[in-house]
Amino acid sequence: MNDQPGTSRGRSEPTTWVDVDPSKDYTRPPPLSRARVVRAALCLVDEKGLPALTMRALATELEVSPMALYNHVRDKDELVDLMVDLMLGEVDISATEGDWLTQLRVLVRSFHQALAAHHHLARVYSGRVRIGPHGLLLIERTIGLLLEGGFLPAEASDVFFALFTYAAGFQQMGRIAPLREGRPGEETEYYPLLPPERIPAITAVSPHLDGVRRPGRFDYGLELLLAGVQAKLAQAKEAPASHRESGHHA
Amino acid sequence: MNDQPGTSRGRSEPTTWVDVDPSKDYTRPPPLSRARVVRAALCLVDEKGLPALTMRALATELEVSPMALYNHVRDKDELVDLMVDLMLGEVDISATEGDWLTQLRVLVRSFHQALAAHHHLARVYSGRVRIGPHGLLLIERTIGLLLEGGFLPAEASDVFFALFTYAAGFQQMGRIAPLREGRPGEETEYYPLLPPERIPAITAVSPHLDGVRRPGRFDYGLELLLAGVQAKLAQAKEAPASHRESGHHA
DNA sequence: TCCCAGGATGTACAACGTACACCCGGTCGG
DNA sequence: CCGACCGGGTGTACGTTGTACATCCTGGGA
Repeated sequence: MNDQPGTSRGRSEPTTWVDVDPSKDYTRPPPLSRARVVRAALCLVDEKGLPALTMRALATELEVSPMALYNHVRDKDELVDLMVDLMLGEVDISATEGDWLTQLRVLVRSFHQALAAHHHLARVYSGRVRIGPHGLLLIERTIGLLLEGGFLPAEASDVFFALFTYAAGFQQMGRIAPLREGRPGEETEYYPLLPPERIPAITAVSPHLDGVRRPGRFDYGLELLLAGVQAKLAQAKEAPASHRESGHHA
Repeated sequence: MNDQPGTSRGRSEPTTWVDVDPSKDYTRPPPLSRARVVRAALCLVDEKGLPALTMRALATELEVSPMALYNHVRDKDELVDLMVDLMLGEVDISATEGDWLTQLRVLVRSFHQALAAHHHLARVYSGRVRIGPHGLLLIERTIGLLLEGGFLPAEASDVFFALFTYAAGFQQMGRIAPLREGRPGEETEYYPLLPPERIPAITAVSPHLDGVRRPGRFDYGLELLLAGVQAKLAQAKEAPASHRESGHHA
């Protein structure tokens, strides 16, 4: 199959005087390593979307046979895990300017940006149990900041979860925008899109409901959380940490 | 195929005196409606997990041919949309006790519980664009409460997003618990699970890092958000809403 | 009574993940 | 210098998935 002499990208250079320096990697196929597979997969998902991530498609992208991939990744699941960790590696966890709270804010924002940069993958970053080294370090840094801020271990992990589930969930919510229009009238019958008088509040704010798109929307929620964090910390500080049953703890 | 006389659940009752009242639906297969298909699918996913949702599996569950389903749902995607809306229908949006903030808290909690009750499905409740009537009403109620609370449309939708992306993301994060153990040593080489001295903070709080499981963990984050909400509202109230460029808005 | 429309069925196909057997070229012991 | 070895790429093949298509069956209206 696919017997054209010059496969895919223009690689039909003349074969004359091909005795050039044999020390550099000229065309794409270097040895094909695990890292190269994962990078290519991430790249593919970024530009074509998740369902386009097919072992066959990835293989052709790498100009290699599908089964060759299995010499570098156990199966597709592991590949996705590796992709997620690669993405998490883009989070900048090294900022040290300002107090712990500003560092925390910067950290979570960077996390959000990494997810947004690969939002197709982010939709899958979910119930993944397998956490890679980058993920670990990210968690480490966050918890470290919270401890430095004065949180006790139990609450620190609570806050950590609140921040990261928010950031993770933010991607998935996707754009709720088209809400009233959809494809026009095509499936209006399936979801009997309620008339405007049944949803007055939505109609009132509908111009602002354009989903995740509005710039600063993520930051708004983040500030809500951080305000809560500060409040929590202040109230814990003025109560001398003896009887904590005033809160929500059971 | 599957020619056993009594299929699946113990339905091999004796066939004597089977002239009973012909007005009730006895065994499973009533006419097979759209609603029945969706309910069965939700049930199947709840107990077997998402990848078990197969048109064929669902069909056998309903004791029907696979292709019969397509007379009631256009394709699997629409089926999932309908399942999500069915789940959202379980959210109680009718509570009216207390002020708007307590109502809001109850509402979001109910949303969270619905997601938790079908956490397999919740992992997919994500970038879904198609919103069903139940989803619409849920949004409507939430925005309504926020407007009642005094938020302007723009901020109301911001808060709405913060609350719901948090709740949605909370499911997906899943249990990070096994972190250090995993299957013991099986794939320790793949992710070179960093030694404890590299992750001191995590080791310090690790007993509390059991993921989503800790009861009250969701509520903790919710309270953080609601505290932020109140703070936002208070500060908006004392500044007479004229120049809003003091915040994060561009 | 006949007819027909709508729902259930069976067959079939393309695409997917991946197990298995093969093969090839570079590396190292003799 | 040669032959065995072995890590990695290839081709083939199988089971499973979603679903298009043609067919058949059944129950209600003329």
